[in-house]
Amino acid sequence: MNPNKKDRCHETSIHWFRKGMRLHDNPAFKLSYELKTCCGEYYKLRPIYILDPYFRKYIRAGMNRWRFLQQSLVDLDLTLRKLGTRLYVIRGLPEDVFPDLFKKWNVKLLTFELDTEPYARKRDEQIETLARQHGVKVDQKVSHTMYNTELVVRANRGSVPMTYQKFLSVINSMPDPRQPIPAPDKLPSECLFDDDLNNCEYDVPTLNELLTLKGFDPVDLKPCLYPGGEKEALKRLEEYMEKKSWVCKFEKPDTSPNSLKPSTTVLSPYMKFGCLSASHFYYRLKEVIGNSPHTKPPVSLIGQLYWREFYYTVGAATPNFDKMVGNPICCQVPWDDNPVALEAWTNGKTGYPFIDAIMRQLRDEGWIHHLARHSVACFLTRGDLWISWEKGLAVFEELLLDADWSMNAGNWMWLSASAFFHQFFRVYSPVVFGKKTDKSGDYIRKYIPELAKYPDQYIYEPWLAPKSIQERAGCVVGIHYPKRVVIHEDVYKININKMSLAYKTTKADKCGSSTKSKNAPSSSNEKNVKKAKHK
DNA sequence: AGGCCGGTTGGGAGC
DNA sequence: CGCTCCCAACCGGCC
Repeated sequence: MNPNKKDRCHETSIHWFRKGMRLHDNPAFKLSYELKTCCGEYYKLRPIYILDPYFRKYIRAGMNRWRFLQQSLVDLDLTLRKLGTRLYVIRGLPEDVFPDLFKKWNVKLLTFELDTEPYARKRDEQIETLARQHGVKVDQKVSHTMYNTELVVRANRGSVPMTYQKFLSVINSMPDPRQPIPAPDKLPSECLFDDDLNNCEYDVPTLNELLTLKGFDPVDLKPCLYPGGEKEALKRLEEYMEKKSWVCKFEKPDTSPNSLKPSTTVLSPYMKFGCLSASHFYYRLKEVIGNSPHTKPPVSLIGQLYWREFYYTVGAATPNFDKMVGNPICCQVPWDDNPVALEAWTNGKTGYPFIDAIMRQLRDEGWIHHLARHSVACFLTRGDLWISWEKGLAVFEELLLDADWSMNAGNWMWLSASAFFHQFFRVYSPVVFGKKTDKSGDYIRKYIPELAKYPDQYIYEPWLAPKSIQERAGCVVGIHYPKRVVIHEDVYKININKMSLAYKTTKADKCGSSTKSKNAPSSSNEKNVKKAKHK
């Protein structure tokens, strides 16, 4: 046999899973098994996931999210094995492992889903360069979002839509979202081969292995309410798609932040990891709604998908989107440094039962309702504690299963009235707001067992209960349950004034810096800000 | 240029 | 309970 022919047979394609942990609607994966070599043959396929084997503090993920990832990997591996291949989990950093893989496997094609987050872009550029050096063709596809965020900006004549309504009008002028691609029921047999199918070097780590690796003690795990993986994602989706009238009537602001069972779909973790495709979700909703009367964006379910697209679009086009300084759309606010209050907020010990219950649910379960996020975010920032939204973002980044870079930063700016939302005089009361949907405080009782016996009329404000009632309930403020870190009635009006001032100085600085920069040479940071002036 | 409109989800008073 | 209006205060988009 011709040795050249033999070499060609072993030309390999790698599909690199990062997000997009699914086989349905995965156009980049499809390329990896459909494209052919220059000799017209199929590549041998190696689907990989790269796992950093070291404990790195800068990857801010709590154990719930590591578990979700591990479950998603197991599911992906299982699905791939049914198709005759497997998931090759590679231990290392992408920039370290790729050169070895390229050589070892005679790789000629690398496919992955396009990622718009800055750290991922930097990583992917680096890998593209490496690939070029090794003669590997790279193919990226947009599939994490329904729209290509760059095309949205282009459709708006190069400027970033800064309001949701504007965003809607822009996408209305664009073609419909891409139709989802069904998952393959089989792969071309020429793509498949036996190499390493049983090599445990590439196995998905067990949960214990992974958690220990990341510096956690597996015994601290709480019960799993939202198991990861594509299969779970599709199952969960279909559960909700069966409820046609619920889908048609869905209005986000009318759902409850403090019901004992989630009042919304909890599909966000699956969207974050790409276990569920946004396009697939979108077209399923269209199908279910059909010609029936239904709610509309921004409050409808489809409206929620558009919010995601909106934040991805702005996030991809705005420098320093996840920071205040150097972020051209962000109000510059002199937030306090208050480690004690931050610690109390982070651990659900502010003394405000509604706030604390939410923060405890977040830590235990990895998911809280959108309006619950509003409540605690407003409380941390402009409402009460006057602590930077970046601190809150970091806590959410660690604890949320669905921690999603664009939406996390976008919503934190929204809630702190730093961008997108500006009616800063609308403040959530940490006492009153929750009562609207849970008068008797059952939600608080569930997440703060110390308060379980508290009478209804005091459950939202235990520090006001007379000592006798506190004692009867077996919970004395300051002993079993902390005193409040701040007095809402005292601070929120003061904070509104401070916010007003921050707006004025931000505006003044913006005008000032554009005239100043004529005289003084601007720093590189300022240059970036100016370049992305968003118009 | 400047004014008007509307903004996914506030709270409270008054009817 | 549901509705309207007010609250000093905002902004982006549009005309």
